Amino acid sequence: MIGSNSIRRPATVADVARRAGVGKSTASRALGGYGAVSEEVRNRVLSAAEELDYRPNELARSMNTGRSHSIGVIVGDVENPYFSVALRGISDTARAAGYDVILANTSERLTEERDAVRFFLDKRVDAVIVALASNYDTEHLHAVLDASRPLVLLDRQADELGAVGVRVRIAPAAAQATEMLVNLGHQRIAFISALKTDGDRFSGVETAVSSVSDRLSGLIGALQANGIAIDPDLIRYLAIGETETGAIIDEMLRMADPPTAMLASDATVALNVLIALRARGLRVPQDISVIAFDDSPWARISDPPLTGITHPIYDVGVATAKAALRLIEGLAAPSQEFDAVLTIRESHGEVRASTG
Amino acid sequence: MIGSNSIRRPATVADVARRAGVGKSTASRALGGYGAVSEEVRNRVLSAAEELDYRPNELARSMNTGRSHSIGVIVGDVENPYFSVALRGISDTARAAGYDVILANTSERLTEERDAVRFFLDKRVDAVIVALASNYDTEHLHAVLDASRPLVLLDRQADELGAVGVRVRIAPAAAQATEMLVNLGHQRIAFISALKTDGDRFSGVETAVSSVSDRLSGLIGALQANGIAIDPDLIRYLAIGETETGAIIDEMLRMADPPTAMLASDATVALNVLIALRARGLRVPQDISVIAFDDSPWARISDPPLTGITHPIYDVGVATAKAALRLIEGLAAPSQEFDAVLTIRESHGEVRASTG
DNA sequence: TTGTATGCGTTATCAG
DNA sequence: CTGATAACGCATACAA
Repeated sequence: MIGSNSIRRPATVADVARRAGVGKSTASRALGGYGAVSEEVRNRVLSAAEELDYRPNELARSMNTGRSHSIGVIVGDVENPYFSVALRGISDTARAAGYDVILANTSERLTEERDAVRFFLDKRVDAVIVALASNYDTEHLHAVLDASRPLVLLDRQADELGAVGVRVRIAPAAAQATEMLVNLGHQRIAFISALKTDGDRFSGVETAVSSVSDRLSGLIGALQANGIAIDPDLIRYLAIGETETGAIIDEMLRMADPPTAMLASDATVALNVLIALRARGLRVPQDISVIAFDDSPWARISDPPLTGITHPIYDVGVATAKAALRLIEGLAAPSQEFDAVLTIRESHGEVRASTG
Repeated sequence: MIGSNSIRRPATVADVARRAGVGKSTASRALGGYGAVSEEVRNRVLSAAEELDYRPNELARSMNTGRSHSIGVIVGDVENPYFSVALRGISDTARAAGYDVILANTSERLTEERDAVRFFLDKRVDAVIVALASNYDTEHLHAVLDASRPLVLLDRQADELGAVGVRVRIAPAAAQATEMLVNLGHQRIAFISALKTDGDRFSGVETAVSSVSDRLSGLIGALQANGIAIDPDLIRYLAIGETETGAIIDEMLRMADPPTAMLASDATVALNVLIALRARGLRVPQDISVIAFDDSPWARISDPPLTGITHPIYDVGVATAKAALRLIEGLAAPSQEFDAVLTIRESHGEVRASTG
């Protein structure tokens, strides 16, 4: 009942053609819906296909069309809600257009990114969407362009590549958050990121990831505008996990002039910061303010509800996929920017004891 | 500098063979590392390949090996952390073995699941991993088995399919959570799930999703063991989003004998429950207890910290992928069960006002 | 050990 | 409008 022909190997065009009593190419045309086929023959072929439960072999089809109807997506980590939401946007859009999504996680490592690119190219994906692990090292991505396949940059940009990109402009919201803190009396504002950088200390706004640089430029711009000196020791990377984040925070708290506010680069970092602060007996926002440069569903029910910057990340995913699809079609696709907004909640407040 | 041969079309085996001055098949063998090739010829071929920057066309390769080195993964929604973590486990394992992961989101809809299966089969994936949208309607998955490709069930099982599955045994932990509540005086315990079921009212332990059934059986078993009657009105599905969940909770709170504790089927539901309760001015756990049948990173810093059941979901993903890989190799792969544990935090407490 | 010839399932070309 | 026939790029049985 269930599978009408369980044993037989899948039917091919040849099988359908034979059963319909026509030539292979005629059958192929009727099935593909291109070329020209008489009404009568078409119906014969179509019903033969139906009877044989014919399904085209996409591999064979891809072989001589050159299009695999799949898009390769490279991100740091699907576990990160930021990426998983973007991925959902990409996936929905791609599938609606008849495209598959092949996924690669790099753990933000260049070697993995390189492997993924090769893998995808070998499989002849029609386009590659990538959230760059580093905008310094993008040579391997030229292979995509060289293979004349569309390359679309997700969230993180690299001008050098000359590729289409979809990003979120966070700097304004980051500046706004910073100013809000400054207006509340904060002078010592820390920035904590999970960025895997060689120099784990601040060395300018430029980092290996443009979205982090963007956050920094907003922060630093606002500080400078308010005449506040930037303390490199308050800008920290490599807050990968709970212990690393805890260590960074310990170090900061031991400073002669510790921060009164902490900006977490993304939601995961924010979570680790909140956990670390709580473990050390510090209350937010009474003892220290925390703002996340990324929002998440749980921010509304965390203790305290977390003030943060909300990104339209699903839409970014959709736009990225749409750009890729347009490029695949040979159409133009402009780079795009989305705006992020600051969502005020309760994790920030006035400075408790003025230190300077 | 960057791309040595930007314009040329990618080199093929024929190109390599010609340059190495050998036959096509010899080159093919040398490159593939099978067959038998003399040391000298091998080196010649390899360096020719290097010079031409040769990369095998995986599509062509797949065509006559029958193996595409890709695994199709079908889940309800990658946005759901439960799935995204499992997916990470699958992806890591697959890639380490040289396999790609193709992703499909179904939004828990059968039509999308059916489409995804067809899509995957047409692309000749080597195996399919699926988190069933429904264990009642699995006919479309027989196509995978009929194509003699491995099918591995992720989390949600369906005996009818006779497929290998990897699941989490939640019933014991669910029973434990329930008993804990009962010992704290709770008699009216509600269960809220996002399950998209036709009958939105309880109709027995069996539901369309085995993992939900498993939760229910733990809950109901513990209630019965303690001589507590089951009120079908306290078992609710379709808590899809914030508004739906709010409506369900409103309905429950209007009951003559409202629940004193709520069990949320997963983390997302728990989040919506907490938001709804807070919006209605109810304090957790003073006014009402909440336990999640799923844990998440934010549960530690939510207000209050959320008591929940912790699943080894990454490991489930890894095990699922390993099973798929073994089956692809023609090896046996047993179904597996992982244990979930109850993690006590602060969202549950004694019944405030005894009602019965 | 090496090369030749054929097949995988499609689409595309080009006579009829 | 139709049907042989040749690609696509690789693997492989078979012959040398």
